[in-house]
Amino acid sequence: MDLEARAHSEHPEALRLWLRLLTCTQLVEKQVRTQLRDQFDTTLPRFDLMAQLERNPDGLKMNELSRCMMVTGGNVTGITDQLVAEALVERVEVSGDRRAYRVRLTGRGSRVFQAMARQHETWIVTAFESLSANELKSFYKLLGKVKQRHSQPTGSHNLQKGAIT
Amino acid sequence: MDLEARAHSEHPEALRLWLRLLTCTQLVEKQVRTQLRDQFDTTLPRFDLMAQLERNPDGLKMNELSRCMMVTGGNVTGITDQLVAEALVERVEVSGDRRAYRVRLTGRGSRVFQAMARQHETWIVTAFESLSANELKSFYKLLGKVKQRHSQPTGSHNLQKGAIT
DNA sequence: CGAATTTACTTTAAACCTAAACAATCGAGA
DNA sequence: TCTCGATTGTTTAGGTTTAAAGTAAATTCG
Repeated sequence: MDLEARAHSEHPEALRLWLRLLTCTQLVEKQVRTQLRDQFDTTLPRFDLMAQLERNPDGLKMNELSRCMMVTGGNVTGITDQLVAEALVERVEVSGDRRAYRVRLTGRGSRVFQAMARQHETWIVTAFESLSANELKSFYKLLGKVKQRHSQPTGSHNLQKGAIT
Repeated sequence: MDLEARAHSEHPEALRLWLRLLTCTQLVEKQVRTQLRDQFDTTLPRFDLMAQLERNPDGLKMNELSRCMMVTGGNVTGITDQLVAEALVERVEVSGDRRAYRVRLTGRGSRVFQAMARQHETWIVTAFESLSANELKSFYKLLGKVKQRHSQPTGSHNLQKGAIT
């Protein structure tokens, strides 16, 4: 219940913010995982992969999926294997490159995803229902600033491994 | 790079907020994991456990750790075993209850943690440096509302497994 | 063409995490 | 005291994730 115990220093504002951010994310995420498991017998990574494909009807290559989902390639391989076995997605050959293929939703996968996405939305709306429309908006903007900082290596910082150079 | 692709519906504000929240958390978390590994050859769960103990010099029982860290008991057992093997924490008998014990930092553990925590703080401050002091504050408050909603099962929702009743 | 490099994806080993079953102890009540 | 249920922590089996090594195909360049 109190992940926020990790704070300890003399510059505590950012740290406290971070720990609370982590707590909130974990609370919501746990809820979503539980519901996905109980109601649809699936997992968040599987749901996430299908969500990416739903947005890209022509399919995505493995490395694109890996980048979108912010997980390693090996991980995507495993998740995709499962979804293929369940006939929710399919691998389509890319003409002209025998190494690569596209992954896309099957008809069944698309239908299954729609049903899950509908529920998913209500869980999320519920999780944030204590915020007003205005609060949602400024929250979103604040996160935008944080996110932007990470995509734009500013000054001497952000020597992250995955940085796009 | 775009986890936010999961949005899709007609009530998109909360959903978009959630996906951006998730993206930001993952970006910062990944950075912290990488730095902990590269600079201190350790992991976030290990750091997290030590942080809890640093806040509680008398130590914590396993179930208390489990609750603080929001992970299962079996998991805490494994992480504690590792830290004990590295002489960073120790198990202390609880007088009057032969089932339980307290886990606390060793002297070495405390010193090692201090060094890591100092660095950790700079990583976090850097991650949020694009926000002003006021923005930090309102961000923190907004998260407070979200967090509160989860600790207080409102109405018919929040039938989460771990709920405190 | 042919070697070296790069790109796309998979496999592997190790750490992490969970749920469920298990073992030991405690505590309350007959 | 003795039994039963609750509490405390561990073990086990299974799944997830990562980093690093491995495989195979494409590309670059002499």
